[in-house]
Amino acid sequence: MGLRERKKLATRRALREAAVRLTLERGLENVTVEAISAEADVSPRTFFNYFATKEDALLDDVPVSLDEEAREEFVAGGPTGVFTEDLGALLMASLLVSGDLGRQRADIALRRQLMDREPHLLPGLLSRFHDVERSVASAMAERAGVPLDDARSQVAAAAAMAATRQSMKGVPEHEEGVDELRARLGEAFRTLGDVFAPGRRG
Amino acid sequence: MGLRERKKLATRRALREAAVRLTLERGLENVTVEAISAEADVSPRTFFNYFATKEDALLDDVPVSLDEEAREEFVAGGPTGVFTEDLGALLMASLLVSGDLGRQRADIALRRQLMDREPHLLPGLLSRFHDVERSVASAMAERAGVPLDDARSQVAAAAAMAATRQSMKGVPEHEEGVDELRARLGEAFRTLGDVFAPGRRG
DNA sequence: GAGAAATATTGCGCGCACTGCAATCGTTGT
DNA sequence: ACAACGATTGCAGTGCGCGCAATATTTCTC
Repeated sequence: MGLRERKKLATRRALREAAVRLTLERGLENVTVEAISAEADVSPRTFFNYFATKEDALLDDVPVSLDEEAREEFVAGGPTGVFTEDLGALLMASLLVSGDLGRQRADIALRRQLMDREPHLLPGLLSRFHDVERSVASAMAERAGVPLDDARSQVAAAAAMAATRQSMKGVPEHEEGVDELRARLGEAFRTLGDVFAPGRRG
Repeated sequence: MGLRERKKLATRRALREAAVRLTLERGLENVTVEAISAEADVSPRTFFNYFATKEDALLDDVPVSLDEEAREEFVAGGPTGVFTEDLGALLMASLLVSGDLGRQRADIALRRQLMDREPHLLPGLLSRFHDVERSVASAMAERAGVPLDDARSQVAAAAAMAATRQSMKGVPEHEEGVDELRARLGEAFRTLGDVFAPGRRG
């Protein structure tokens, strides 16, 4: 990777982090693009070369698609062959980007603080989850060999994302490992089975 | 209802409809608040007495909470006592506001056109669904007699809303009655059971 | 019905988000 | 070194969104 691209990444990161920090300090309405840019040592005009809106900068590190490798394995029917197991693995691999769990927890906690302080960021966050949801739906359809816009896949994907969101909610509070997070996800899946398949227990 | 309140409702409606119509005609970026206000015969400043943003006006008729009556019946364990049945009834009663199905279908179709033409409205729409989702979760928790922030209820509510969204997608295309819509919702619920309760088939 | 109280509408001014354009600066390949 | 490319910046402009004070309209009281 050349100097140019590294610099761009650094600038983008600096802008994002400045935006997040200032917003948590003062609240978004008291943070101007000018202030963010100054913090990142670029001109205000440059900010808009990177982000279309202030909000975009704040949510820039939220994943919007699946991990390509994990997706391929899922579509191929792996890694275990058990649908809910593999689905969980796909989601975990895609949404827990950094290998470092400590940093991961910090990121999630930070995002949570942001949402608490600035609730109108929630639509943007949900929209990004929705993007992932569509990717999940298409991956499911591919794996099952049905059309990409299959209704069953879309419903299942939406439910899976809901379960994922819910599982991630408790993360910042508890000191838990990746395996425990996966357990929580599995439990959420089981809840869905319990609720929507009544009388089919055991 | 006094004259004052009726007038306010009329103004709000006029602003919303003007905003929707103009947006579908020219695209949102080519529609100014000034133009919308002119269409509704109020001053631009008045627009902002009703809506915080242009986008808010466009999504003003999207429900954000449950029908109060239906909610009470659901919490009390009715109307049938079968969970998924009652959940479907609650959602149908809350999201299909107008008794007139023809108008309902027109509204949904209009909203769909809006989303096609202006994708950046999607976050706002999802956010409103999310509000409903939280109401559904609390209603479920109440009915089950568990704490309001119960994780299982929240997962189930999110999945239920996903199923509802999916069921509504086909509405504008097909000429179908309310009963057929309910059937589609029931099918979506069954899909969830199938997917997340493997090996538990009846 | 007339006047007072409450509330809605409006005009004005302002800060700032966001954009197109053209100039400039820094990076990259020959 | 020089050319080619791409990123940064300044400038000017549009329009959103809001606080405030003035005005118009409805509602309440007698």
